[in-house]
Amino acid sequence: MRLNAPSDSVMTLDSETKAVELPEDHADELRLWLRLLTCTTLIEGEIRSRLRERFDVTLPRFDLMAQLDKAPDGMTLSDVSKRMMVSNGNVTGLVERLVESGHLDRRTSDTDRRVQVIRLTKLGRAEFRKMAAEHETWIADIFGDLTEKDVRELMRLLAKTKGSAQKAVQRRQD
Amino acid sequence: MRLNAPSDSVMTLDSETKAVELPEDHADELRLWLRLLTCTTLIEGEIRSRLRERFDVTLPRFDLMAQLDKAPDGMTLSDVSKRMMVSNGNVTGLVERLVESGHLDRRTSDTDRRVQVIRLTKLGRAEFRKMAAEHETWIADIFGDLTEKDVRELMRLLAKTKGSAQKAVQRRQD
DNA sequence: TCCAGATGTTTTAAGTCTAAAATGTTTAGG
DNA sequence: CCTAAACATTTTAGACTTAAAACATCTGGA
Repeated sequence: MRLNAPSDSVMTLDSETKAVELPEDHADELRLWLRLLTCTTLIEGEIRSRLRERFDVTLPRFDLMAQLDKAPDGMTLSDVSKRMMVSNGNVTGLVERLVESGHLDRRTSDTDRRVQVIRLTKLGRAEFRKMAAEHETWIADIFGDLTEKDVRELMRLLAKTKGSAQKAVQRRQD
Repeated sequence: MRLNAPSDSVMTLDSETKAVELPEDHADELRLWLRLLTCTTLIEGEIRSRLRERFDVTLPRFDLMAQLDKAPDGMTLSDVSKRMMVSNGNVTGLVERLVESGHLDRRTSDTDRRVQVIRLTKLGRAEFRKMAAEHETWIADIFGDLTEKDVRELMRLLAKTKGSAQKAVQRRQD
């Protein structure tokens, strides 16, 4: 995809003298990326503020508990790390503090002694459910100006964006 | 906006007995938020990896230099903090390290001794320009599957999202 | 002039995060 | 059975991040 493509005459002139390495214009994609980043940063900050104000909890802790709430049988640290897209060492520390505060239960797998399985304690689940209910209303508030159609369209375009980005990651890793 | 609105009969029944506090369903907005977050995290991680591999620089440093590149006359720390949407203390530390490495110049304002004005040094600008050129091609690669129309549409919807979120922030702060 | 509030920055304490090295465990091939 | 490679987790060192308190300076009235 190319916006603001150079005119044909310029193309031709250039092609005659050197390998085709024109500095293409990707300003629109760059602006899109900055806007995406701005939106996420803005919303993330707002959620962070409200979680702190209302429940005195950090966003990473909330996110980790959200993952575990969806997995009644628990998850391994690796699973959590992949799902949250953060490093392994990061998860170790987060879990440590949440076990300490009584929100998480951690045990070594019966079948593989390398593996740590973590799950929400009764306290952890109860507290998370309370937070999650309110969290959902915050999200509705934050996205309140979007119509149903906007939401559908954004979902579709972000799915496409995610796929595109994943392919780029894959290409680099080859 | 409301998806899966409760039926009128339920509404009526409930309204008779207590204040209208039905647990509305905002699952779609929640999914949208998670997808937005996933996209940003994925792309941010990819950019971070490439910056480290290729230039041995961190993303926050790159971002700070990007702000300064657009301001030849320099910026105050407060300006930077607002633009980057990070805390003041954060900027102090970042700037410290970039001054140390010779990429930034920092001086107290002539007219207001509270204010620190920072700008890119010659070295800083040269290095940033090199990184920025490559960075732009990475972004083009990452968003490569999107058509021109997709980009336009995403820009529009994210602008609307940003506006909506800003209003929510405003409401909370009142 | 004086000074109370506003503004700009730094400091502090604690938490989050990463990449890379180290540790412990399992698995597969010979 | 042995062992090299793969895998899961933790540790390490350093950077980034925040909120809140502390500090410095400026500004606009009384």
